[in-house]
Amino acid sequence: MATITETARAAGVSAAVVSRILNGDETLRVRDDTRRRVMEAVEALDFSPNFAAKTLRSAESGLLALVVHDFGNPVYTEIIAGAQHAAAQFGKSVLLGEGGGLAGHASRIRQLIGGGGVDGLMLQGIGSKGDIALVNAARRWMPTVMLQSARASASTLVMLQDEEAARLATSHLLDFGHTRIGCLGTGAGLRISEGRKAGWISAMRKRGHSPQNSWYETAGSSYEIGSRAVARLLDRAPELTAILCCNVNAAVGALARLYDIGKPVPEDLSLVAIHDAPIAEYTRPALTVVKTPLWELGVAAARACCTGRDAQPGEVLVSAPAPILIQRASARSLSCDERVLT
Amino acid sequence: MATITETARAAGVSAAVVSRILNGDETLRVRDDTRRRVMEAVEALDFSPNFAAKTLRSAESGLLALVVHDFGNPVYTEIIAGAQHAAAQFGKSVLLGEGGGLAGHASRIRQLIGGGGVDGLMLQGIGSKGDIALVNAARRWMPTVMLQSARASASTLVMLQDEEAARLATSHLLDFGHTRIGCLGTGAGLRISEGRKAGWISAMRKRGHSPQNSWYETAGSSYEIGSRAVARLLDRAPELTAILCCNVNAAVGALARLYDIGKPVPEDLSLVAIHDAPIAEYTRPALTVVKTPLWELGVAAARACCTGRDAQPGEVLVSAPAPILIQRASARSLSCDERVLT
DNA sequence: ACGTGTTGATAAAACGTTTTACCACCTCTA
DNA sequence: TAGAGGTGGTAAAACGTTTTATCAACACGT
Repeated sequence: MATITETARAAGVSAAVVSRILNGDETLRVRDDTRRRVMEAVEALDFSPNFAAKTLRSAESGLLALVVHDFGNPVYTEIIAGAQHAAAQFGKSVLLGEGGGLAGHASRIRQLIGGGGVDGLMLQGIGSKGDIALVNAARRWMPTVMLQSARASASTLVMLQDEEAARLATSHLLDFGHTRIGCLGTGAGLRISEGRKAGWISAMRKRGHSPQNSWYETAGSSYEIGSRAVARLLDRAPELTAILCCNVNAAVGALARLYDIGKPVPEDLSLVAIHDAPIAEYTRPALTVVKTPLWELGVAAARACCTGRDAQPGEVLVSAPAPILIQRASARSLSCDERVLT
Repeated sequence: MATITETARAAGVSAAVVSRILNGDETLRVRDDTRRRVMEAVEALDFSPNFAAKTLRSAESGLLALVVHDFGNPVYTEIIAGAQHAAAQFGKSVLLGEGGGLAGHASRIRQLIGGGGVDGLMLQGIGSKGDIALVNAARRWMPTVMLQSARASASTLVMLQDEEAARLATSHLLDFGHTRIGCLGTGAGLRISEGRKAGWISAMRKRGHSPQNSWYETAGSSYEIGSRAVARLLDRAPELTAILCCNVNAAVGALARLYDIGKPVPEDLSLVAIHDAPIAEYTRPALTVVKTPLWELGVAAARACCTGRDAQPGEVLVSAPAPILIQRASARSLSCDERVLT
């Protein structure tokens, strides 16, 4: 592979000129003629600057690390896409990592952040003690932002309007005449869980209904967990006529289980899920969801990471576009009779 | 961040010793005492070697690039997991990229391969002219392997037993008494498409049935495309009693559309898909599939990439574990009457 | 006292950039 | 012709490792 020195020699100039031309140094004055010769040499030798050398010298790798729990999950896919888009605008690429519970990957992550391999860190769903310690360590060396995480570090934190989304979904169900509305949370002790649960409770209360403890069951964000959780919930609270699923994947799993146990959706039970995803359109019945700005969440995270530690408020709330309800077929309006009956 | 020199000074030795200890140099003789002091200093200063400097000096970044069409797709997720697993065994990490049609990302990829940022390249689903040119360029500088791609470059190519998988799926349908079996292909002109189509045809022929041209429709690997393709297919060939879906995602889309047009699965139409994925268990009816060794495909690719250009045959076929049929609920056996009738 | 081995290190070059400071040359103007 | 100012570059250091060759010190046998 051609080095900058070889390229410079081919163009009859010094390496400095090549470097400064390629990096668009404004303070450099060269004759047009020389500039042309340099470009020709670059082209001819197919020169491209050595990544390691560049990084070493400039102390910037142009890489942002983003670690999510599971990138097979379409919810994260959209966050990733947003982050990549925004990073590109700052001339950075994003390096993807997977790690539910960072702690396990701690050594690898330390290596990366310690070694200056990345210019910034974006971590999703940080909750555990070990994770937070890691964040606090990383924070000393590079811009670090957390997504949808606990409020436990001084790092920048970007959040969705979880409470509002849950409220919106619950209200829709209430509008349809449901009053016995259950809730399938996402993971125990997570910040997003708390937010959505609060939204569910507040929407119910505001309309004069009181959500029972037994109407809440903690699930997660996979098909399997959703399927199991809905079975537990219905065992305990058969009186429910509707359920708010705090995660769209869990909703898919719930849907399957409800079919198996002979509780047709939406006839016997209405379902609304939080987050939109391609699969939501292709279940039958298709899932009614409230769509959240996941893509914009990724954008906000990358942006916060790139603009660095300056002027970053501790917490940024991604509120545009606002969560909106997308009506499909998994929730129906109760008839007058049914409302009285319940 | 502590440098190796600072760490060495803290331990009262030269940088060389620290480097050689940390890298496990067998030829180095040190007193146990010294070794201990070095380790303590490393610990105390939290030293971790600078990634760029290490890469620059050793000409190895420890990174393998893997680019797939779409990492929201669960099929690729599994390939990725396998590749990561195998790469880790060689002490390498994998850098993920997304790019349907590499050509668009060419500049970024060139930059990466040109700059020596990665030690190897794994590319999935290479087909177009531009892509192949890119592969041939990359190949000159680093181990490059293609996954499930055209046989158009001298690079190592790892493949699944596409034909065998399709044959297996088709045979199952034949065993169930179906004879009018359609096929939803995956993308036009792709190598995998050809292989699976060939498997479908050969299985049919072997049992004395002749697949009609009108029974084949090209789809792809998304819900939406599957949904649209099945509608076209059935418009043209309403006589079909079963369909082989060459991709599990397309099958999910098809399932939804069949529900919409009132063709219950498996009562009116049986479906078998190629590739297993979590969603296949959670559609209703759940999808009968033939499970292919996707994880092992990833492993094989990473392994080929790490063992380098030596002794790599041009094409490696991932044949273990063999594709197997997983019966769920989307295909049923035709009754005797139905068989006569058809 | 002198060679010979062994032990336990070290010095210095090299990897390929970027960047700062400096400089040679030319053209004016006085 | 001297000085000033502009034009078009260049030299060299620095970034933090890894690695090769070298070496001081010491013990040992004669």
